[in-house]
Amino acid sequence: MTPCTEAGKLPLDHLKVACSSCNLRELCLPVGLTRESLERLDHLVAARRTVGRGQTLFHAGEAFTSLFAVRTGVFKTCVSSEDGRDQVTGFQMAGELLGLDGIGTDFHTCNAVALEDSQVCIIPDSDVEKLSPEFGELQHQFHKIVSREIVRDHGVMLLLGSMQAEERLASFLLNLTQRLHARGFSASALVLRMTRQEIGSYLGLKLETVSRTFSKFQDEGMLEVKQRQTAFCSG
Amino acid sequence: MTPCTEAGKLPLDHLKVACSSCNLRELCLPVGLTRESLERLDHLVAARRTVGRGQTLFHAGEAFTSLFAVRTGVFKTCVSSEDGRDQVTGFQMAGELLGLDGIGTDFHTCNAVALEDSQVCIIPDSDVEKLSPEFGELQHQFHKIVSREIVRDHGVMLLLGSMQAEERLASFLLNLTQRLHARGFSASALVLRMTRQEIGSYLGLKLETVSRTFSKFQDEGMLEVKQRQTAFCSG
DNA sequence: AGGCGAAGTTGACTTGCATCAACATTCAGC
DNA sequence: GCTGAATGTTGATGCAAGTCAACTTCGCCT
Repeated sequence: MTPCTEAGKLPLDHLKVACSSCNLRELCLPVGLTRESLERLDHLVAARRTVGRGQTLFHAGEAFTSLFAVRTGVFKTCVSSEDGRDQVTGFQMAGELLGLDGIGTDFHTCNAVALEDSQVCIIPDSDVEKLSPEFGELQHQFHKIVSREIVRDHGVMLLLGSMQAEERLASFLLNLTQRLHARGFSASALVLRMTRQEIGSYLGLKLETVSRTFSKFQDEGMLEVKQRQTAFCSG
Repeated sequence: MTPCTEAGKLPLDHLKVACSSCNLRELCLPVGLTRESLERLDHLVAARRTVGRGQTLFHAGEAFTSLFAVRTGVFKTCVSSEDGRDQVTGFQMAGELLGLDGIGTDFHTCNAVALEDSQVCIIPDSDVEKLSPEFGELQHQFHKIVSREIVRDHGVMLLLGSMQAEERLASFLLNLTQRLHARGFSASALVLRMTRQEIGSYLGLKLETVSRTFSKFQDEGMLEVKQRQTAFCSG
């Protein structure tokens, strides 16, 4: 890994890691692809980029030039209303795509910020355009991922529109844990990479409410909470 | 137009109307396509289907076989949680696509219900798969539409997560009016095709709150409300 | 090691929306 | 045109979550 900073840009790690040998291939775009399709995918992923904790991968308003696949680390995406209110729209971890919002308008409509030092693979827009049945199942795979993003968003709407604080936080924690478990982490404990404020924004709650709800879960013996260290209690 | 009911299925209107001569072509998939791409699109749209008011176009859990483009009428889509709570995730009018949620999992994850007698064009899944750069800008167009759906969903999250009742209803009404205006309707009045309950579900509010907020807007002289007839007052 | 700012917790109080309930209006079907 | 069910309105009351504020804990930087 040789980080090299280009003129005015964030570091690009040109040393190439092929999708076909990436340990995320079961979680990322390559999932379920034949060896042949996988090799085609290798030619699409141009480079990698490192994004430090707190740094922005892309801003709302910025030109859309590529999609990103998270390789390591965690990101949040958030949109803002004109009057400056913020809404976290998602948290993305290894294998998940960032930037789909940019395809429709040719510029990004949300900010993507790294919650810890992270690395992404860059998938140039021009390559997405080239997708076709000749790329084997890759095209289908891409459609699937985008569709699932829509389904995920509907789930968040259900959460925001019809659940109350405890339910919201509980589903959030279960969802995170599930995704982490799929990535080889514990199914019963997790370390939150985001603040109470960010969780609150995502869940449509104030940070105090998030904090209180954590405490409540702990009092009820469901959770063991020590700041960002969170463990589920058996039962 | 010759509606014909097939064995056990809802009526399919086989009489074909080509996208290239459809008066929705500026609002629907064909937007911005060259004549050549348009002709290719004509071959994708298989048939039309009529859906009566209150009838379901597709159910959550049903196999995904095709996308639908609304030709006439209005639909709502809604998801349900296991414990039976409902959340309206959107209202679709002429030119808008339905069923994108099905691509990812091969079955639908929401219900689509006609709010008035409606008609949709059927775009078979198999055709979506065939999309490629050879179809001219059609492929790009499709990606754009899907991406915009994601952006739209983020907007709803912002609304649900950080606005209060009055703001929610106001943005909803403005959004509807804008879309209707793009379809040749008035920019200052509209007829709601959905109940207070459905509006409430979409906005994360109870129907009483929706009703009260309508009344408040009227008291403040911003709106003229008479059940579903709604008009904006100048100023 | 120590000091500072960011993040998190907790309490007291307020408020916006939900809930429950009564009533009005509209519309479909006879 | 009448009747009942569905839809919409309005009022009284309660409560979940927001607000404001004090305090604690953590992590970073010199």
